[in-house]
Amino acid sequence: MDRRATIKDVAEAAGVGVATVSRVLSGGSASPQTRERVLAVAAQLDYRPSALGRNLRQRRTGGMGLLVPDLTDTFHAQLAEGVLACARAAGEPVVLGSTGGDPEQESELIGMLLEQSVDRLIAVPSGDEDTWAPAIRAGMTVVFADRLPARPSSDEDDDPASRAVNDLMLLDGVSAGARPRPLDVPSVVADDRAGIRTAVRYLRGLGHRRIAFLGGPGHDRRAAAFGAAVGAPVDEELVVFATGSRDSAYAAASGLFQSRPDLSAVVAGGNVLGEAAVLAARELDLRVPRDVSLVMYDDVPWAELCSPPLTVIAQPGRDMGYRAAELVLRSGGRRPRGVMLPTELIIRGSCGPHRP
Amino acid sequence: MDRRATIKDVAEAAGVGVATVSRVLSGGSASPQTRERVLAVAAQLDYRPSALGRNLRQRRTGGMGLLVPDLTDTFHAQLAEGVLACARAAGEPVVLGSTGGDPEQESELIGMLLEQSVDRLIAVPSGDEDTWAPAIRAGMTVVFADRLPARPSSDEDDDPASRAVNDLMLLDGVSAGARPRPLDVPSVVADDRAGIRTAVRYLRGLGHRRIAFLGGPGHDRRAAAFGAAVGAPVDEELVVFATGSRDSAYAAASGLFQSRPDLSAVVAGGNVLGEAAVLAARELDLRVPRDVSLVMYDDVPWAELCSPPLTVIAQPGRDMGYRAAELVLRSGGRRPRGVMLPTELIIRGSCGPHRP
DNA sequence: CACCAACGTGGATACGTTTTCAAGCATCTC
DNA sequence: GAGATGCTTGAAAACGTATCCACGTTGGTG
Repeated sequence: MDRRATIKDVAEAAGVGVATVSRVLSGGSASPQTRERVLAVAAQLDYRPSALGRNLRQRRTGGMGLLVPDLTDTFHAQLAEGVLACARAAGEPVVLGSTGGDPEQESELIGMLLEQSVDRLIAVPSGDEDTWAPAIRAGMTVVFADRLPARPSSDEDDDPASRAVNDLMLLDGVSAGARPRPLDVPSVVADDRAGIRTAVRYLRGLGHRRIAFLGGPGHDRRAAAFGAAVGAPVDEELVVFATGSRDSAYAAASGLFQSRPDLSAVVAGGNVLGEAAVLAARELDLRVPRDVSLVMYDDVPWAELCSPPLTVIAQPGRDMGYRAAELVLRSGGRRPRGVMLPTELIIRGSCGPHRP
Repeated sequence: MDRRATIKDVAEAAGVGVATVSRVLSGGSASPQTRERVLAVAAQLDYRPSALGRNLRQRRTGGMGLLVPDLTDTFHAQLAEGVLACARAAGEPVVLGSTGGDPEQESELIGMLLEQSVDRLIAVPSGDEDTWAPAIRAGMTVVFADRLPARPSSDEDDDPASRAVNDLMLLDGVSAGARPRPLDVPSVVADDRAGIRTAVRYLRGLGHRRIAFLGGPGHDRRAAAFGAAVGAPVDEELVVFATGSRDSAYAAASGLFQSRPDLSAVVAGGNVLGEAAVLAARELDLRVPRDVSLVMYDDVPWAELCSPPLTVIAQPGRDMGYRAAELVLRSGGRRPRGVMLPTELIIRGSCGPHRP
């Protein structure tokens, strides 16, 4: 097992300098005959440039980082597939981290990526802006996907409700009062406002009045959109949040059903929440859609397998990942402000008319 | 935005040589007071050693590669989460690639990892042994998870059936005749033989006689185990293979149901296949389990959401990933031959008694 | 007192690449 | 014909780290 050929070996074998070999392989200028000879020798030696040398020289690692809360969340898996597809097309590596929805782990993973000199990062953020400031300061090119980091928590507004208001203002492009947005990071997100609004209107049209929102970490925008869609007097009890885990999602769903037997419809902010809602409803002998209607964010393959098949707000997870990867790779020019992808309400069988 | 501090900066600020700093940070020997001062200065400068420099020097990238066919296959997502958890605990990066079940893409990704000098790799292989020989030859520490690569195709045996026989012999630890196994790679796999056998016996106990196996790429071992479990005269029509895509899985399932209306039970070799089987059965107005019983490999969260909830052969995906990562990291000593994890038949509602 | 072992330390080198710089050479222009 | 211009080329200098080696100091033993 002899070591791999280096650029030096190629240079010697071809009778040229290393600089010439580098130029030829990087697409620089060289005379046709030199180019041909170098190429031939390189192929014959099965030479592959070492990313290590190159990276050290240019003081940056190629490729990109990808930070996701949880891969077993099918939507995140779809998003990751999109990123991987784009990276594969570009021949670039992707270093992946799973944060478990925990800002602290997220922070550690950012540190790890910094150490690796990975300077391009796609993230479905879990922490708030304070978590992300270090990465930005370190000169990373960051693109957020699916969500934006929450505003940093401060004394006055640390409950989901007021965060939701903040996010809603953000949603409108309105500067959030005295605190201007410190992070200027492009993002690829779905049109949560339209998605939620369409779903709520659909449920309204079926006669539902008491509609609940079941959210997870990072669903503040959706919660805000929900509040806006149902109208001014939001029943705070009808907006509940779980933490990242499946257990927590189940507990939140079950708690919601039990504490508010009067609700007749639920909007789940993500597929893990939707899964929990189905499970909790079944456990409590609530029939879907007879007793409670359900619409779930994310169209995942198994939504169709449920019975009844789940009515969902579909967002293009794969595209989202692909676009984010494109954005982070072509960050040469000025970066676009952000991309918003459309959502689509796919009506299956989990919503029925309200029965008083 | 000034550049990050280097070891040189630390050395100067601490009034010592770079070698000393390196030693202190790598746990080498140094006098207590020197160590303390260096540590203090390093912390004060917020110094983080650059992985680039270290990697180049040691001619290898830390961390590990992970190659998986498809992340939207929930089982692979679970496995990936296991790998990531172990890597996170070790503070090592993971570079991920998704092969789409295509040996060619797999080969390209291996090349990419080689270029990155990633010398540790966990793979759910799609290609055969010929695909993997280059990686081994290049000195990579490879650990296969969930499956083993198929034998290289040759003139005599390129159909699934005879491959299955080969794999069965492998399963038994019997050398496959004249062709000894060329790859000596540790692996972490589930006890497919026991898992399948338990499932088949269970179905048999319910009265089923015509049982089909629906497999995907890489399920040769399971197909072989299935053949062994149902007994000598295997009805070849009852063992069908799909390629990696969901469409192909659906087509295979639908074709199976249509061509063999006499079958009364199906064993799906993976969760994507199981998903396809449920969909195809529904489309053909076959009721589960009344008309056809179904047991699916992989316990995934949504198996419980189906109606009826799916009876599954559970294999510990997360553990599998975690163990594989441990194996590939602690490859210092002699590597163990491989790990086999237990499976468990989880009986839910998708299997019923045979109705003639 | 002299010698040796052990230890802490810093200078120097190598890892494989890209990029700068200047030199060599041919062609073109006045 | 002399100077200017363009192109190709190779030597050399980084990039940030780990490690070899030699040097000095200390403590102990002969």
